[in-house]
Amino acid sequence: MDDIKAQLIDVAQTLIQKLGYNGFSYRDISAIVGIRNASIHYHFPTKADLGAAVAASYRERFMERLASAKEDETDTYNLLSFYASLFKEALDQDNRMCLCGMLSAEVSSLPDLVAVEAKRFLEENLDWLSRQFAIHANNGDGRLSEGPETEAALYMASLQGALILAKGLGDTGIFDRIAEAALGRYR
Amino acid sequence: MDDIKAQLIDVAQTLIQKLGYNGFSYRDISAIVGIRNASIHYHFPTKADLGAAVAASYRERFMERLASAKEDETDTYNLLSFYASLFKEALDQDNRMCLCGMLSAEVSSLPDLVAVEAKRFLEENLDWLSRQFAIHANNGDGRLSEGPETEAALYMASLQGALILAKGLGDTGIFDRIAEAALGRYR
DNA sequence: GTCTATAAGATGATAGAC
DNA sequence: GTCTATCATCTTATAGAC
Repeated sequence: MDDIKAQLIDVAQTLIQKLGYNGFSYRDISAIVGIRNASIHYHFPTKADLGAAVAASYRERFMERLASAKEDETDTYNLLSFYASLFKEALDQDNRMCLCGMLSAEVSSLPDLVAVEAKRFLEENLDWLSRQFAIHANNGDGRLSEGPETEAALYMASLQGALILAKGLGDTGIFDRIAEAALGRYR
Repeated sequence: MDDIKAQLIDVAQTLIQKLGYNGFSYRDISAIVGIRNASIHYHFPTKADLGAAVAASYRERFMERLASAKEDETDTYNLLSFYASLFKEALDQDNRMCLCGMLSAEVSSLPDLVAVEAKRFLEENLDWLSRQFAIHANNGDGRLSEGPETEAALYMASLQGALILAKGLGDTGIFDRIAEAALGRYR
């Protein structure tokens, strides 16, 4: 991939995580990257194209990191803890939301192209989490009160919500307390 | 309060819940209310004024409904279930987010006036929930694995996140499954 | 209180030179 | 591939008539 194209995606990702899809403009990117905003249209003809590319790249990178963690770590509890740390990472970097949590909140005002990519992120994450919860239950490491799919949805919702509370309250610490409590159910 | 002023707040609230603060304009309100957008400035000089008024009114109404429910219902488990139904309500009405969940996600691009009101909503909600969890624990109805403040934060985060997942996935049902699982911890 | 008119700037996007 | 120039449109907001 083009160096500049990758850079545009990277900057746009940060802007969406901070300001939302409706909160950033090509001009904001220009100011950071040092390219004229007309030039961005050469790489991404429409804002929807850029948004979709950002969401797709975010999802791929996220799933790659999960796959890589899965190779190094066999304990499901630790894997679930690692999963939470990926969300915390966004918060630590300039108070960002999860990209796809942000997009999901805005979904009613999103181009279909973008909405579809955000949806796919959620689906793949829920699938991955469900598998870990299923393994966790099979190991007898902890009893789940719900099926793995529901536990996956509850866990992910807790983390997305924890980001919202942390941002709204301006209190990073509350993310940790929520994440720890959510994870604690599976100890 | 002015009839028209109340109507402007009501319409703006719906628009923010659906599209976000950055996703709606005075023009959108004009189109719905049937008033010229210049006239809106008479009632709310700036968009920040309107946003803050919307958030304040939303919070007041929300807390009133909680207070009123508290009078009719003494069982804390049922109260917590009622609390979740207030969030579900938004989803059922045209796929809306919680107003202050939406604002919290956008907080980095919000005027201070608006951010402060959103924060206050979260604080008052967490206070209210903490009190119910404290009562619940005292009654011996269920043991909490965390302190009431943390349980409150976890429960609220689960519901805010459940709205995000439901919107992003286009699946209202997942909200119910998450809410029920979250509540189930306190059975 | 609501209107028309208008300002001043931002926005996504295109045309055409280099 | 990036630039300048330009477009049509939207945005928040103000001035002044009614």
